[in-house]
Amino acid sequence: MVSELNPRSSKEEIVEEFRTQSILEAALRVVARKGMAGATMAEIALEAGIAKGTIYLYFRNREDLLDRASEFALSQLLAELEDVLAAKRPFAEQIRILVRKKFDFFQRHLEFFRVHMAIRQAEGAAPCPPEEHPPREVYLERLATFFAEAIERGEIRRTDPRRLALFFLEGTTGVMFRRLVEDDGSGPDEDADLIVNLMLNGLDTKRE
Amino acid sequence: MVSELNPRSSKEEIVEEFRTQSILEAALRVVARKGMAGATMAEIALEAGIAKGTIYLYFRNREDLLDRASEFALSQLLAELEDVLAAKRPFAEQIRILVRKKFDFFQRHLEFFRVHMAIRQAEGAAPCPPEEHPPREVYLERLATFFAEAIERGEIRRTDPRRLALFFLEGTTGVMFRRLVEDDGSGPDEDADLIVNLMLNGLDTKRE
Amino acid sequence: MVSELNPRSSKEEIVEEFRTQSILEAALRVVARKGMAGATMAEIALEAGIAKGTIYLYFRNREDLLDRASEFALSQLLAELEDVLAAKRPFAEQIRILVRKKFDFFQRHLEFFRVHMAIRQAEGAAPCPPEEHPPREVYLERLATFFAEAIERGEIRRTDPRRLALFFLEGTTGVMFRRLVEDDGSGPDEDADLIVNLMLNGLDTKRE
Amino acid sequence: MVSELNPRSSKEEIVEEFRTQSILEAALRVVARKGMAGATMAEIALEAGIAKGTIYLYFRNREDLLDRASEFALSQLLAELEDVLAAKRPFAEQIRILVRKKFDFFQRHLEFFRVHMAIRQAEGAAPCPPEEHPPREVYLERLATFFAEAIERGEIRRTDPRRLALFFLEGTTGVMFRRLVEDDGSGPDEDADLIVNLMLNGLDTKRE
DNA sequence: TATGAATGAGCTTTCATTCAT
DNA sequence: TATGAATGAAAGCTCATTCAT
Repeated sequence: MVSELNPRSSKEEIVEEFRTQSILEAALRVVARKGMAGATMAEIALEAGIAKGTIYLYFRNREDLLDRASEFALSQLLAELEDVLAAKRPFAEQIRILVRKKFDFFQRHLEFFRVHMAIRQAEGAAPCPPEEHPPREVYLERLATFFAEAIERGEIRRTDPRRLALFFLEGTTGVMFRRLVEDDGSGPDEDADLIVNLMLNGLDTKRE
Repeated sequence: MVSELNPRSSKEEIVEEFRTQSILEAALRVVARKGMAGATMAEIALEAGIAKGTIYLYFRNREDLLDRASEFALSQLLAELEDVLAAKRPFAEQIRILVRKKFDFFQRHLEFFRVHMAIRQAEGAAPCPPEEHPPREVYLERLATFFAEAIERGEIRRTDPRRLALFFLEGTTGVMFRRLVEDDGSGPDEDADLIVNLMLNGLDTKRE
Repeated sequence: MVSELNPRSSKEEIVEEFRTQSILEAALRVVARKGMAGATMAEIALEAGIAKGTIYLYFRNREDLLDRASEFALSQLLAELEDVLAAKRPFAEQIRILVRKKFDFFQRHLEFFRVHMAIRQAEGAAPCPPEEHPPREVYLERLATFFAEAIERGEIRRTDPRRLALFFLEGTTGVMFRRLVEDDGSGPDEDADLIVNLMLNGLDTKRE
Repeated sequence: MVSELNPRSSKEEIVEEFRTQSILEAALRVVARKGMAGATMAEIALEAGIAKGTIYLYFRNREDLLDRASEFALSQLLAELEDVLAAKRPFAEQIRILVRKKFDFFQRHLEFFRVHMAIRQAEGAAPCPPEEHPPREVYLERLATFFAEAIERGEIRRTDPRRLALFFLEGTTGVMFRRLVEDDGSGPDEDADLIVNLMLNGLDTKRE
């Protein structure tokens, strides 16, 4: 068997992968607590239950770690949403599931949500070219494609899909933020319904 | 006149007010350049043309200064939008002007925009009760009232005005962010139109 | 009086000059004790009786401090020797005084001597272009000029003055090193005499 | 055969000797590249093609390794010069060969030369008793004996042979340093001639 | 015997804050 | 009231050394 041919390196790879993952997850939890700027290497190490120096065996430096942590967080979200985005269902149905899944995901992974927000902030703060933080771009691009396809199928009105994706992304995140911080009686489904209704039908009473 | 009754303290108050303002403005410029975390007291003092120690005569500490700076930034925005929000015009017209004014405001005050985003991040990062950052709440509440009034007047569908305000606020900011970072050929009016159309009519083709 | 016209800045300059000097001297003492590589900012600060951070008000970073410290040490030595080097006396007399003065200087400033050696080591260790450490070059060049002039005056044999200067410099330092580390009964004058005799007459018995 | 009597321990000794040697040589190469202070255990291990931990099976710690590395470097040089030093030839001839061989040796082993210089620095920096670094002492003592014998044979003037050895050693090294760092057109033979001429005849024109 | 992942003390540097002037 | 030199806690990062395998 292949794994038998080189069992040691394979085992090491698994251990390395595991360590890398657990450091990334620790980093995400710390970023969620303290924000991107407030996440110190010492606290991440503490959170991961390892020594400070150990982090540097798996990541070049702080920037590398945080970059890969946000990349990881968004890729997890995207992976969870990909099924919905790829499905062949009516747009109205798809977007409803999409919003609910996103709500659900962030409710399960509050730290990912906070990192999500921290990333946008990091992009906005420094006047750096946007292509330096690709994971968010990837996520956005995927959303844009989703809208573009719906436009092509004639399910929704012809609009710039990228700006639409951005508006949808940010708006959704904003509403979710409130739900997570101050949970009133209403469930997240009401939030999802509001967004979906707005997206589909707008606010105009004449069109109801 | 009142000011004549206690001229000395009044004069001092004016001077104090002036200093406070100029430090706040300097802080905003620095936050815009370096981000919330990167704004050092030294640079803010330099930007304000005063000594580092002087800041502490007007603000308790760094946190106090930055809190009040973001408060100031949002109150400026709100003041600029208040005319539109208070006007008695059709909702469709009002919201169109609102979006355009906001775009215009942030284009004139890039630093305010960055601070705007930094505030949300700060809120999201720290698990602090939301009432500790009132200015954003005030802004949000004002938007909610705006939507609530439109609902009352029967101009738009009955919806939770606060969640609507949040979705609108975050979505608008997100689109604006892109426009500021990567200016493609299309003007900000296209952005405004997209948002207004979406808000009013939704995406559904059957309703066009 | 001039000093009256701008007394404050003048006073500040003096204070700054004093601080800079005392940090440089502290650095030299630490380098003497621990070597160039072993001199930590913490220990230099302790030696200077100030806080770590204070050093950075006067020096850009560790490299800057150590560079200027060695520059300072060598310039002090060169200043002390300049009188002798510039004097119009017979070469034999000049070089005798030169050697004795150098011995005397290093006996009074053991730390300078150690720094002297640390500099050469630093140059030798890294494969860096030699023009990056100018102070030692300046010192060497001055010695070379001294020899060149003696050659021009016909007082000594025609020889490459730079290599001669180097041989003299290193040889002298080497002998001095021993005298400082292990003081046998003989005085430094015997050392000086040995060197001077060697330089002038060589070892050949036939020429005695 | 002797080795047959206790073959296992003998074999082990040979292996141990081999490992020790190769680590020492690796250390020398690294010291040559990075200087004494910049030589890390990790890089030495890499250079030796072994694991970091393995070094500690053959050397107590970093200090031990570096001490024995410089000892090794100097013993190599001494071994190469021993033939010349022991030969029964006229002093003038011997010293000329000596200088040339030393130049040649260091040109072939730049790393040894750098270590050579690093050793002196290490001695000068720490206020440690000189008997703790014996190899340099041995080398120096051998040179002193060489000069003492020449004195005894009446070939050179009666002088303190140890100080003479020191002056010669350091002076030679200094000139060599320049040759290695900045190679001008002239060959190393000119350097050797300068030194030999100086040693034998001095600089005085009257004696030419 | 050999390994190299893990450690943590210790390094340089930054910066919010204080306080004598 | 205004200053800015001084402080020192805390950051990111390195590396000699250990030890389970």
